[in-house]
Amino acid sequence: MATPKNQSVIKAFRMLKGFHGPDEWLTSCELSRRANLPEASGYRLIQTLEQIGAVVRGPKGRYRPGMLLVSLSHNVAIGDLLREASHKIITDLAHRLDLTIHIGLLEGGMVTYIAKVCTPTSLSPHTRLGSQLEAYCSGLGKVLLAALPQDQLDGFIMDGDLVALTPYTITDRTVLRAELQKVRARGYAVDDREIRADMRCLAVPIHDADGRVVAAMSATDHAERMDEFRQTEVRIALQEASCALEYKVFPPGPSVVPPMSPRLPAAHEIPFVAHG
Amino acid sequence: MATPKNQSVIKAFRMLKGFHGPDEWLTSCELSRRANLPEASGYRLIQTLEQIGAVVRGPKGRYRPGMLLVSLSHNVAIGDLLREASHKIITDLAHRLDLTIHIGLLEGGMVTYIAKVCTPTSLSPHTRLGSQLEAYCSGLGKVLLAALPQDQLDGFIMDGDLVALTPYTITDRTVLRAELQKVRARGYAVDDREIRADMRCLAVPIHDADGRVVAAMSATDHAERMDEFRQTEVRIALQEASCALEYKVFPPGPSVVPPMSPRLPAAHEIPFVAHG
DNA sequence: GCCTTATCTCTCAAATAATGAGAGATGACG
DNA sequence: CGTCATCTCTCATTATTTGAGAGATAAGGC
Repeated sequence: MATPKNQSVIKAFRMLKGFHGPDEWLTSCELSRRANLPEASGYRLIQTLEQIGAVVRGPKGRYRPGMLLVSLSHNVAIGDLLREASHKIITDLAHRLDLTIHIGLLEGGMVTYIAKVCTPTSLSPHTRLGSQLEAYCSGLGKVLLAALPQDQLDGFIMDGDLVALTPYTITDRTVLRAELQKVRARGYAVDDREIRADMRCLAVPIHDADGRVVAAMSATDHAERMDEFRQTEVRIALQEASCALEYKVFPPGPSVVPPMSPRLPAAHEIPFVAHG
Repeated sequence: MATPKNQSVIKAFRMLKGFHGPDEWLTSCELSRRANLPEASGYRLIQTLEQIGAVVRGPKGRYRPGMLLVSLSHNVAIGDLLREASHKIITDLAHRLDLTIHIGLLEGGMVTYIAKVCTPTSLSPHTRLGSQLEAYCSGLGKVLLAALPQDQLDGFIMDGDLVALTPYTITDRTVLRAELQKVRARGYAVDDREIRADMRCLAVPIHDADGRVVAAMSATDHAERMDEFRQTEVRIALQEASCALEYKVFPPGPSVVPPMSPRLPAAHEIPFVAHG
């Protein structure tokens, strides 16, 4: 708050945040409304954004986000940012529950570990940061796969073999699909001795401000310690931690009016049904 | 030019464009210099951008692009934008050379076709927009694979089988790696009857403003018509078209000073070796 | 460990540049 | 063909940005 912030820039990004999907074509007016800006101001801003390629004007004069945003996003070190932002959160979590926490994201159909914390007494699998693992058999992987659109999912899980690492590993694609559907439905994944026979994991997604899954966080423990009661405890703690991380990494900007049609549950939003 | 543009917004994006890679940590001063802005102005802008999460401040007070940019980029319909922007360019090209032009990008390790133009007399493979194809055996696929970082490449080409569609299909991973190396070196790819025995393709990359490959464009013709002379002709035409498309989709913003260290060849830049 | 240099941060007055209302023109849609 | 929404421009007001400067702080060289 010390240094005065450039209001125009903030407003411009409020406009950009007005978009809520690649298929949404918005008029200048609609964007202005969502950004809580006067029509004329929004109009000037969108013109500016168009000139630099941040938005593109299509037929009927409607706007969509432009390729400039893609270019800029390529310079973002997602893994590093998440690791740094999550450090305190997952360290606390690991020690509080006395188990191992991982954060990972999907790269090329495989899970890349970007953060890991284990306690002296916790089960520490031989994972290294930056190493990649097949996605189908870990909690992290299931959460990440479950968030993929159908076509990309096909590309990934139809390709590689589903090798049985333990008797519990899912080796059938149909079963895997059903499992992913379950993950989608309940919002978290379980790895029940599918990688190692003495290990159980729980994993939850990490969403961006629009509710898209950008990464996942998991808790790993000895299988015998992970009884049903503890699973609930761990799952809730994971979800809280994930929420805290989301809040930290995707600061909820000053009021952007949500789109008209009801949408995905946005991150940090307390589920709340308005009566009326 | 009609409507006055918001200068602050343009300057803010000039600052963001100052970043040239995920591993680059920049000081406020350096960014200001690259954006040709006074130190104090850049300072205020970067503070603003930090507040909304567009940049993140790391140790030593240095800045990196933040997750907000990733969120925003998820709302970009890359395929649609490229298809619309390329329509005229590739239609002209297809008719001038009398062959079939495709544009595709990589999704989940496979090539997705996002644009296609064929002439009445050209060879028209049974490709449909939106359909996906294994990447290893097409010109498009080779260009796209060649641009991947090593680790992601491993994930993709180690997985699926390299099925021989014709006697010329590359079925050996070592050979494929060498082929991709060749593609990287010369900047274009050839599919010499590897999908169909009567078909040859040439493909070139489509870069963003930082020189990253975001998509690829290919020309397909009857194998017997694609003699060496014609390949050169087609290749040059493809490269020109790709360049035109890059220029259209990634408008070269008002002067952003390039980083100190020599870097990737930026899009639209004529290859030119400075004598020193 | 000290000196040099670069970067960070704030203040201030000047004036540029953004603001928001209004209203005519244009286009969409039934 | 009429209605409504959106687009686009103008203008006077005023809030905001501007850029230089300078002290405080941190980085880097030796």
